[in-house]
Amino acid sequence: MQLKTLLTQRFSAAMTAVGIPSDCSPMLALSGKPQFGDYQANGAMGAAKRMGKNPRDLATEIINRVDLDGIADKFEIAGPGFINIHLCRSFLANSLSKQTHKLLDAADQKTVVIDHSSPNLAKEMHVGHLRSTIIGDCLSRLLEFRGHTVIRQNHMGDWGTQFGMLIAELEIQLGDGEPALLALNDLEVFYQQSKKHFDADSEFADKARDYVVKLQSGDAHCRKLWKQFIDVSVAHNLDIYQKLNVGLLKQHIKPESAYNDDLEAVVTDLCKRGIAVDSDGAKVVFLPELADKNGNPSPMIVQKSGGGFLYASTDLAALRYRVGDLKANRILYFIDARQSLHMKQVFITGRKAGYAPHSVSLEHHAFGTMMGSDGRPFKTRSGGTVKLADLLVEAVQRAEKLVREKNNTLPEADIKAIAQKVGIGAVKYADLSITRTNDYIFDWNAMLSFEGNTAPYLQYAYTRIRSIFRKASIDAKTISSALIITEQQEKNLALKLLQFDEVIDQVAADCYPHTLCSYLYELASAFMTFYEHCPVLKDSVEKDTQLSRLKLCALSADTLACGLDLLGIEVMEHM
RNA sequence: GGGCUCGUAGUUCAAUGGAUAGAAUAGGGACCUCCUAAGUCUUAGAUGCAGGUUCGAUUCCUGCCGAGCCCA
Repeated sequence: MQLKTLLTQRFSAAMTAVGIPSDCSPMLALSGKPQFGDYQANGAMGAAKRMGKNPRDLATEIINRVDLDGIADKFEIAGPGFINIHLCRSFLANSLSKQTHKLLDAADQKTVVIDHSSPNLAKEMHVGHLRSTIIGDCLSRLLEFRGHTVIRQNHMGDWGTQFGMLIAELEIQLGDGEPALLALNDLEVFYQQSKKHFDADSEFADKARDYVVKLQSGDAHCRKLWKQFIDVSVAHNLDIYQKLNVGLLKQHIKPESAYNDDLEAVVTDLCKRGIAVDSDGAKVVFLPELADKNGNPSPMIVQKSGGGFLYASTDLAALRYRVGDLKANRILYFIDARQSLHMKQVFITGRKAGYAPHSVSLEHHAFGTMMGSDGRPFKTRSGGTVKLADLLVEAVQRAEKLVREKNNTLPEADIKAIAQKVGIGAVKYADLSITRTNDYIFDWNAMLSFEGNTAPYLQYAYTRIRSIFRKASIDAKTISSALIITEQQEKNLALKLLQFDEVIDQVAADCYPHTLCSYLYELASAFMTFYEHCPVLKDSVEKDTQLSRLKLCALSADTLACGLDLLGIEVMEHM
């Protein structure tokens, strides 16, 4: 059982026993400073306020009742009524040696649909797609790790007016006898050519508009061109996912076009229920829930006056599918913060229409923008969008240079493999380690530094632990000896190791991966401090102490690797 | 015009309403005949402004200043 859960139970029991109402929480929290113990219970102050009692007196009653035999060896009241808890070393040793990362009980396992990445297929993936892709990947891994059924949904943009222009351009280039793969070798260039053509040539523009209509009405020729384009673009995206070590596969793609046949039905349904109304020929949902201060409801257009559908209609169709067909209990959307209003509108409308009952949790987990060092959105030197493929190549190149500088004795193949993991890991960790909702500054030097809260530091910490076992010629998996915790640094490390599950559950609930990053950094730091102060392999160390410390090393390495894996970051044996 | 988000050390980031606001970097010191110095220890440095709620506010509320975004 998690330490925090255990302590909460014990304190709740004590609080009930002294007559405190059951809805008063013991408010268990990690202590901020060593002198305040390991955990603190802050519930006495709130409870005392409600009962009109002196908080310190109430805290005294609580600690007189609380049963922490064998768990805490000291607890004391401090300040206005904090209860500081100092956990017992033998208890920590015992708990840690028995620790297993169990799945949730079957009753708590949910079907979770995770909408992430969802790039537009008209262009290449660029840095703006990175956050959704990797944060969503992290939550997918993490929720699966806890035993939930995760269904990833890559809601790719493969439909819309720009595809008329693109297939008209493709038609011309294929007419010259060029194979589709070659014509679409660089999707960005292709898009620009097409756009230029569209703006300069009115005949081409008319054809492009005509092709949009034909495509939507199922014209075989247009469909074929479109399919060729989509296939190339999808292959490009899948390649990026593989390079990024992200678990998105072809089977997770459920693009916008997949909902084409539902759109008419959704709008008709909304109109029939009186949720959508006619407004100047368009079908619009007016939402008083999102009214401004003058009482004007917020409008969401679900069908244009010309009959065309929009993102709103597609998103509602997708919502209906996810609840109705995929049987989701919880739907997570990892989408840019700029879509916040849109997502609120979709959720409210979806609830009203009964597409998502209140038992299904709809969660928009927004995130900020990636900024350059100038505080402006991250762009190339010439001001263009940065292609994700280029960014990843540069990350690996930079990492390779660093690895070579630090350790030039490694075989060439190892350097390449390490650079791949370090470079990609650095880019991902830099993103995952800051609060999701904030914008963040992209800085090559900071993310590739081997000092501080970075992926390379954590990867280094892992390899350093692994080297201990190589040096000792011991298989880390075979150590089954008892843990003996005497030194303060051993206690700190053991406590950190025991808190892994608490952190995982926290992230599973609020979808803030930076909490896990902070934890892993603290764990690595706790290990480094332990290793500095507590010799492991030296001759002076007693045999049972040595085995206990090796066990702590093994647990530290396993926990780091597991946590990094949940972030989608790989580790290596040497670096 | 209406709405949403954000202002924390020089810089980049933390802080379920809790104690003396934590880290990391950059700066000042110290430690390699010692299990990887890619490390450890130590020192100095911050809540935009003004109110309010609270035993207690970086956190919640109001106004102002500043930045970004969304909607028409």
